Amino acid sequence: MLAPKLPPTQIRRTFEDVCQRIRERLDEGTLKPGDKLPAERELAQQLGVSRNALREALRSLEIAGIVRLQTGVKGGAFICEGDSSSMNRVVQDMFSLGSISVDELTEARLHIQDLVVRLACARATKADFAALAANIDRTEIATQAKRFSERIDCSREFYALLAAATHNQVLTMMVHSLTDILMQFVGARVAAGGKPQPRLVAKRRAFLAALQERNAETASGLMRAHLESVHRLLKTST
Amino acid sequence: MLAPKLPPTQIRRTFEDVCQRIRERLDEGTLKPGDKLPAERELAQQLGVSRNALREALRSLEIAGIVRLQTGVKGGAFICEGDSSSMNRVVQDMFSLGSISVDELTEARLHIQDLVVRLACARATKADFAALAANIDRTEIATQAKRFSERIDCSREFYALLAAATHNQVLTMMVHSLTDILMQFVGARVAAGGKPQPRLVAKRRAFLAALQERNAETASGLMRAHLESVHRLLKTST
DNA sequence: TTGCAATTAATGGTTCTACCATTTATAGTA
DNA sequence: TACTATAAATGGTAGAACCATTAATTGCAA
Repeated sequence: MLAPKLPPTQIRRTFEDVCQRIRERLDEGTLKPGDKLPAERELAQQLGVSRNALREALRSLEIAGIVRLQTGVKGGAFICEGDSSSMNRVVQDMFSLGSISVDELTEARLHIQDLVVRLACARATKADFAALAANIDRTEIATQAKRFSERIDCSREFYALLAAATHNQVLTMMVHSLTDILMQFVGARVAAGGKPQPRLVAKRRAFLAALQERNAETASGLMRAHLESVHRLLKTST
Repeated sequence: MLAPKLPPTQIRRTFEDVCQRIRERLDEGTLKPGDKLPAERELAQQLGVSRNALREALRSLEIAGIVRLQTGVKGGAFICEGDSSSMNRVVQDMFSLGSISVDELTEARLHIQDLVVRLACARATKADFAALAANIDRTEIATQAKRFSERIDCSREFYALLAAATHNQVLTMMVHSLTDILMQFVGARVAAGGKPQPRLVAKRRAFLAALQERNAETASGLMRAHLESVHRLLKTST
């Protein structure tokens, strides 16, 4: 073998290379949420790759929550605002793969939610309180109308609003992921005819009162008791 | 227009459909980590889609951490064990997109790490203690040899081992993500000639001692003090 | 002029075919 | 026996053609 074998060829796949180049432009700041990438055909030519390879790269970035692809003229690949959906999917996938259990999820949720309550207690603004109160009102209406699916959406929103009151996006996303996946089980249970959590609205109001008094211990205790009761119900329904 | 316009066509893209079908097989349990999917050409025919569409689906699943693609004969798409790398990437991407800040990351890390310390304090086994002790020994050697890059790897592993001592995969992954991204900053700082954290090994040994005595308050206090000092260093180096 | 319908053009979505690169197994040879 | 060369299976890449969707443009009629 005289010819010394082509230089180690391409070490990483071309679509990975494309992804990295685009991520670099993000870190540099030359690409920001809302920006639009060139059209596929043009970008592929610019980068010197086939449209197939470019599409695989865009697909990766789309799944990662970096870009959003839109069809039609004036369509294209737009840089997204980051949201929690990617993390939700990751947690869901971990569960599907059997890497994490319901018990681990509930335990993590209990602890992190406790953190959130204490932080929210210290930091919530009047706007946060108002949003929570409005949410509880909607929950009451849904409960009286026996619209249980809507009530579950209200619950999901309640935890999201509470997390937002910490004014920490990281914690907000994490608690959101945990809440979402466990809410799926609650939803399945209710759909199967299970009894919904009783006295939910009253418990929420008591909790909000403690929060507004900045009484972290009381609020934490109420939340903990509620979550434990929910989790117990989930266990017995299996 | 006599002919009533083709049925609303395909509502979701074919690659999404393929992804969903494979995820369903995961949830059903007919696919488990370690299993191998049929070859691309064959699977594409089975599912009635083109190889390109199938590849985009596989690409999505690969990015999501569901499958791993391997070249060569006996290669193919294998179902992965779930690991924390997907969540790490999500957190990193959120940061790149500007959705979360260093301050939010450090705050979340402080609080969640505190949780981890307290849980580890209650649950760590002898094996956990031994692994941590061995890690500290390696850290000492690396420090004396001035191999700072290796020392950073040791730190990363230290937090991973500590998290593993909680025996909760969810918390482990979360703290892992936060640690990893912040460690990048530490690494960059050291590479730029910044002074490494002094007395690190001594602090680790004191912490481990508190942990072994199941003294949660002391361990928590030591960890908190250390993390705050690290984060202060990061701030001043910017 | 105004307003609505048809046309057009840009763009992502999909398919097909051909070929390249990598890896393992197998056959052949010293 | 041991090593080498070949073959075969599989993922990776490329290019072209066409479909589907959408927004802008045009054109016609009220």
